Amino acid sequence: MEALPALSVPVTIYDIAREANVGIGTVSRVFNNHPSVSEETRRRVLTVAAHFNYHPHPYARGLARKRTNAFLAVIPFFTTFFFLEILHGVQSALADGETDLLLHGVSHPDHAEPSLRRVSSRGRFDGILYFSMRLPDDFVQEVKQLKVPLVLVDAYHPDFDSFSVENVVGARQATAHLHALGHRRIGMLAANLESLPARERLSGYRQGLEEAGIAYDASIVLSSTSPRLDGFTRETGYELMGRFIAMGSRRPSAVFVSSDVQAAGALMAVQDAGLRCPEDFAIIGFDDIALAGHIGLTTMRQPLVEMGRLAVQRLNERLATPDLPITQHSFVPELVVRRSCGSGSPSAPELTTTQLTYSHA
Amino acid sequence: MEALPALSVPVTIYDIAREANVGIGTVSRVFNNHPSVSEETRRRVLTVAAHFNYHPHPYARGLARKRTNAFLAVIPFFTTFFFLEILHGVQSALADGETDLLLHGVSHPDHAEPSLRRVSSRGRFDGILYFSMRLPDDFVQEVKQLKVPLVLVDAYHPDFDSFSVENVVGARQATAHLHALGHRRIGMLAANLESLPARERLSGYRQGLEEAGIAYDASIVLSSTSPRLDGFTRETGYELMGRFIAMGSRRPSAVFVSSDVQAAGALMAVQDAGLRCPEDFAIIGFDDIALAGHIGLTTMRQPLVEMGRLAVQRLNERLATPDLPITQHSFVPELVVRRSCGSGSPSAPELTTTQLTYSHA
DNA sequence: CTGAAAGCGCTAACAC
DNA sequence: GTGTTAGCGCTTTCAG
Repeated sequence: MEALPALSVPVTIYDIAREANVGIGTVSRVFNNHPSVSEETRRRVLTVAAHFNYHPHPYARGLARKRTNAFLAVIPFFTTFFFLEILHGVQSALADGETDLLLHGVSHPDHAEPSLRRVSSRGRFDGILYFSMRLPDDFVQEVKQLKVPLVLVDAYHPDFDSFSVENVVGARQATAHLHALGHRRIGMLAANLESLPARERLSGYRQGLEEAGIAYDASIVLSSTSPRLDGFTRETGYELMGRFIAMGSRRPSAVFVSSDVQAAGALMAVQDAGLRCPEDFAIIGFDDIALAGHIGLTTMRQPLVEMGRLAVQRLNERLATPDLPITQHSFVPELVVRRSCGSGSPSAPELTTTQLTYSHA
Repeated sequence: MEALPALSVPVTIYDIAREANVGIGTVSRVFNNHPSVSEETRRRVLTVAAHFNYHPHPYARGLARKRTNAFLAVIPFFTTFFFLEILHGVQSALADGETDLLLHGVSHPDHAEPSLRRVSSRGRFDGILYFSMRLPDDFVQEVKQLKVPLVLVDAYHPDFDSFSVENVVGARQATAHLHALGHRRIGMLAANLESLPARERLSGYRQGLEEAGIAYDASIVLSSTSPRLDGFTRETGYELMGRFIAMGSRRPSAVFVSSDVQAAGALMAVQDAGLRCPEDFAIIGFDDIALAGHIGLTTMRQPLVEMGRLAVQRLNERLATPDLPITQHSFVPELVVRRSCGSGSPSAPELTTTQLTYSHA
């Protein structure tokens, strides 16, 4: 074996082959765990490779194999906390170290075109994870034509695998929780009803009321008209909560807020009015993003990390077996009790969320 | 021009060349904006390409050009909020659509080895953005040997470009703000002093006191001993704040908390004790992560988005001119007044942070 | 089991 | 201006 390689010159499969006295084909086989290589040869090649710190060039490999070992994640950046958790799950599922993650943040849910461009450049990734956004029609066309596997998370389309959450059921449960706590005048603070999740959560709320034998009272159901992020913002929460507060004696004693971000705004409004939760208002949110833990918000948990993990897994399965039947998986949210509704739970910053959410076990 | 291509067969540069009656070299030139192509030919090629929905194959291109047009971001996933904002800046700087972002999340500050493996597979990216973590020595070696440009964000190493924040100055200013508000008994809630930023912020606090002519009082300086995330957690904030509260009349009237996350915990402790901010305690944080806006926390803003953006820019510059002198850029944090210190500012959810932070202008 | 050779799709000299 | 021809580094037949 000769001297150490000139460090600046990238070492290729040819260098290894030469030094190990084999053909490049053999080196390749070794690095692809091809069975038909004698144990001795394999060891020799591996030794030389280690000595030269050789690593197969991913692009050359990708070109020859017609496979990139990379996934593209298309994510709406505005949902910050939200997607962060999902991404966590994605990463942990990718932990084999074999697959890379390409991130493409979209600033507005309706502006997915740049991603479309990314998509059309076939050859950059083997599959796509698409989060929380409407699927533009041309995107669908492009993807289908390119035959790139696509898995949806927190979104739905009949032609693709998806993982989402039962908004209706979750909202119903949230309402039921409020009812179980003794509340009879339960209001709802909704997002912009143009958005499907917003409508679904409203619908679940109504079902919850019905099951509780409480009549629907439109005067304590406030919804946002803001087009910005479909009203899923702290500002709408603050503003609408202000209106509840202004109702005086006619105000609800408990409010189901359609998202944690809005609930954060609502909590601020309550505080600013010199009132308190849960004493003056019981408030329950939806999502269980990390923020909820920070502000002690009772909420409905979406298994975000799990969804991210499963999505990756599904992508891998579909890559292995392209004509698997399409699967639509939907999760039932789970109640997470903190202090904003005043159950008997301790109010210290419990670690439940964090542990469950970030566990990589 | 013939019929539409068989959709399942990927169209290559050869197809375009044939259909446009030119050589592949010309097609290549067109797609690389090479000047020496006649306007007419260029137009013809482009038309054919559009018709066939042709896009150069990134991997083939990368192999031939010895350039990937992708950056790797190595990020601590555990500091959740923090990196999210920086990533925003990174994305906006990458918005040209030419460069892709490869994300590698690290779950523990000391576990950067997997990234090391990523790094050693040269050919996957042209440069690295490394966030908020200590740089392992072997990582440094590997990077230097591979000659991959590396830019540090919220971190420091003499051999690489970096963007970070003046912790000392920021902490001094935070303390000064409390003093300006009339407070004389100003405490500090610190993270684990094993960590450098934690020490720097403590040091800035002391300077601030000194400048205000206030004697340092060790009894109102509490620091975390938790090894977890160096004590930068909500839990430590909650716990240490509890100790302040328990001090009764000897407690500080204002507290500088070394991070927003801890401040969130501190605020919860205050609320749980039936006390209020700013009436009973003025609290100022550090970082200005999105959470701070959600809970109305006055804090010192680190220009996170800007840092992400500049880091990318720097990487591009260094790619263009490899032997640029190394630059260490550090930012002075900026005071963001919300309501936790009770200045005269409105307490409604102002949009300042969001606007400044997420602006893509 | 292993070597040789033909691509994978594109870029970049090099001629004309 | 434009066609032609070597590679880029690796995988994968195809012989042997």
